[in-house]
Amino acid sequence: MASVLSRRLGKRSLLGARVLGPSASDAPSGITPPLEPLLEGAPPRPFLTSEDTSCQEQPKEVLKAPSTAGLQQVAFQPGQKVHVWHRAQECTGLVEQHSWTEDQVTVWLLDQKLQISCRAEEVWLADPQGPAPQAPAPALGAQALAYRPVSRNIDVPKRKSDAVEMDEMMAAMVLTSLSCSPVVQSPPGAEANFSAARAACDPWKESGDVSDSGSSTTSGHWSGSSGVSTPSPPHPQASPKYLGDAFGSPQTDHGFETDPDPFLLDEPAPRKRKNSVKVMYKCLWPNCGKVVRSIVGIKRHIKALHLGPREGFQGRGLLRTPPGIPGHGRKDALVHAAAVDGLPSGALSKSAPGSFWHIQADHAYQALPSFQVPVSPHIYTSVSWAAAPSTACSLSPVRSRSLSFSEPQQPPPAMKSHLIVTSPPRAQSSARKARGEAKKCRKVYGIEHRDQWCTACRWKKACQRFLD
DNA sequence: TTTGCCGGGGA
DNA sequence: TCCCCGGCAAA
Repeated sequence: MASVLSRRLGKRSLLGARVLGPSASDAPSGITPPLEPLLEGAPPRPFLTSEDTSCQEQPKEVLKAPSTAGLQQVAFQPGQKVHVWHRAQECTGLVEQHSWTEDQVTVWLLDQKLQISCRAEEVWLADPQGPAPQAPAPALGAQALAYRPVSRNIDVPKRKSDAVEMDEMMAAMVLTSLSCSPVVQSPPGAEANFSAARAACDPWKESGDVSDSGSSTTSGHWSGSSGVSTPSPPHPQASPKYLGDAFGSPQTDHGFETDPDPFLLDEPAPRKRKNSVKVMYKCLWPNCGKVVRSIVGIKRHIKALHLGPREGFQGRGLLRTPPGIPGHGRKDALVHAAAVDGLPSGALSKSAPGSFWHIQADHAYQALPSFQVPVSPHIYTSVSWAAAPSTACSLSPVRSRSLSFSEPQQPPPAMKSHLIVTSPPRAQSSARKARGEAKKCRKVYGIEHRDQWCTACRWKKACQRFLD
């Protein structure tokens, strides 16, 4: 079935595979016309040579039927054996009544001992000689139609709205079965369609935040960041490269050329499809790489394998471990793990918004800053490695590295935390320090409150309160 | 133009 | 050592 479908899809575009009832305008040019020669030209076919009068009559009736707006109808006789599409499967039954005016056929289902009433279009006469037809309209190809002359005249005609709706649902089911992830089904940028997928990926928003988007100093990342600072969704097929293709260029299809979808393996991809990628979650913990199919699974994996309950908590403490010492690599992974845990990133820095953590004396222009987490009207957190209490004896007067968390009060998820690991300590050169992005005393307090500035700022030195 | 801050110098 | 400021560079 799948191969038939895919083959059909291969020959037609998705639009061509449209299984909805054709509209009035395309009914004459759609599937119906090729059928008429079949009926009239009468090449020797079992159903046409059949003695079953119903099978012979019905096509004629169809042809004779007044085709107002292209609608063709069949009169079913009580007691006729018919096939009916019921609850997504074909059933055999006997016609009990055909209400021509309401276009309703009451059918007694032999299989299910059930009487149903359905539309005449959904009923076709049983062919005593041919094989039982497969699913009607949605997935039938010309082959199927070829041996079911009556039904094809029933299936194809223009439907009324409710029938169209039903077929749309059927079509959606078929298409859905051929596709995989809702994430990639939706065109990039169609945010509204992303809600379900995003809901499932919400924890990744946070984990994506803490992924290092630009630094080359970290490893063990969870999400394959593509270099932009937006959070990365879990990457399909667990390949960062693949991710880059799939998400890095959302306007094009080429990321799916190597679609490993088993549905398409046995045929040349007739059309590049965007909706055949499974979402997998890969643990990027160093030397792990475990691929899990669900986010719950990956969480469990992280907790179980990489995060002991104790280690996890200590790992967060590692945030204040200066880089370069053993464990720095773990730090990032633990950051990710913490994010996966769903803990607010604020917990990582002991700086709940509103708290003021100011360990450093303001007069520290000459001295190294210790550990400084000022929270001003703008919630702001800054941690200096060189000044971490555990490594208080930094000999370098240069702020070698700094890690800063910039936390607006109610940040959007993508902005919830911001991790910057700056470049390694530059040589003690006279190169001007790159201007930081952090707010400085001047900006925070304003020039009119210069007395509230840190000393360094007042002296036009590098600000020691709002470190970069 | 504003801002951050280095380098230099005066008290 | 404290303090101030000229001036450069980045935003």
